[in-house]
Amino acid sequence: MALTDTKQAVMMAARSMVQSRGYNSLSYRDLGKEVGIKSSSIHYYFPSKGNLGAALTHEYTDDFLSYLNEMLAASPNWKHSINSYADVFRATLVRDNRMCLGGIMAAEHTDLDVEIRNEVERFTELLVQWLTGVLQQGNQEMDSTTLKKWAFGIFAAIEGAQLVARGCGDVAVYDHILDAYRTAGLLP
Amino acid sequence: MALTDTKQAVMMAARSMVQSRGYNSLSYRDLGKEVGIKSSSIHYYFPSKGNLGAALTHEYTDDFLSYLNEMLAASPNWKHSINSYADVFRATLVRDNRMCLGGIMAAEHTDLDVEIRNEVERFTELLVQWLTGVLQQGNQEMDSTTLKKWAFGIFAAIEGAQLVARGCGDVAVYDHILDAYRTAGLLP
DNA sequence: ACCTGAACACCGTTCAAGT
DNA sequence: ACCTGAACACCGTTCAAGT
Repeated sequence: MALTDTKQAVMMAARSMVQSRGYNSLSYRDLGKEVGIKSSSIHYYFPSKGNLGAALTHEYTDDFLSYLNEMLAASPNWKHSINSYADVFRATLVRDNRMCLGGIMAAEHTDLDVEIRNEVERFTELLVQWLTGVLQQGNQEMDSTTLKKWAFGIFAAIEGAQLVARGCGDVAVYDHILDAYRTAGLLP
Repeated sequence: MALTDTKQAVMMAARSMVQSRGYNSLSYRDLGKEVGIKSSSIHYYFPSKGNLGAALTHEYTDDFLSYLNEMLAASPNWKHSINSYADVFRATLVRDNRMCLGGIMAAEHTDLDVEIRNEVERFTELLVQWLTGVLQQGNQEMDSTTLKKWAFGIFAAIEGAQLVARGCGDVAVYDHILDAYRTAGLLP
């Protein structure tokens, strides 16, 4: 067993809870029950809830990017990469109607500590940067400003599709919305 | 003074609070302080928080649609109507980084009572229906399935743009994303 | 180093009691 | 008809106390 076993268990449980019920609904007592320790013990690892939320978002961003980059290495072309990106958000939705951590945190923005807000911005920046890189592969004639805006557009549109489909509790809604994005030309 | 003065005051305060901090962060005690009564008194008007949330979303939907239809009557063409629609979401963002009630509720979906979930779906359906009607004005050659998907796409994309811009705490992000939507052809 | 129980001010909700 | 205070089980957080 690694030294940080309990800490990692707390983070894993917390991530899953936030993705399905949101950060505000995350309870140290529920978290303690899940992991098998008392709520006061969690404060040993994460002094405050804001601290936990920030660590959570940071790790989530890193894991997400690692996954995307692994996928990129095996991807035949940029169009395939963008579609795989969209599939990740679809899969999250299928798994218990969960949401992207960055998206659900953005919705709760006003209540968040500054440390979490910074991590949400980092998540956004790094994913948009990844998308920009992919778009550039197949559109080298485009200037960087247009590419970055396009990447931002795809990022926001996918977040929105997930949000709305989740609100309807229906993955088919996600698929219909993505059809529209493709027809319009926002997605390849 | 109307008979339902207090009730309306509760709803107005609650709507504004939810749009800025979310439904989960809405507190009956804070609400009571705002209106000038005790938290237990609010239960006289709204037996449960779910009840209040549902009433809130229902009224929000009706008000939103009334506004959109008034705007429609004064609008020169469908493209102008769609852009005005996008401006409403922009204005909400500018006013204290607020969010669309339907969007923020969708993010908190898992925690919501069924009565609220139904109202969130009603909001989505009616707004998409409104958008479909507007799109039809200028695209009569399109079949109704394509039109409805397009409307759904616009609805989700705007919600997403608002969500992401809110997460960044920057209206300029909203503008950039909408530029991308227009360049791609998702928005006219 | 890691965990606990008790205490604090919060939360939605209930209910008997007031006017 | 409308409002209140007290009580209930919840919440994050603190802290002295255990091992």
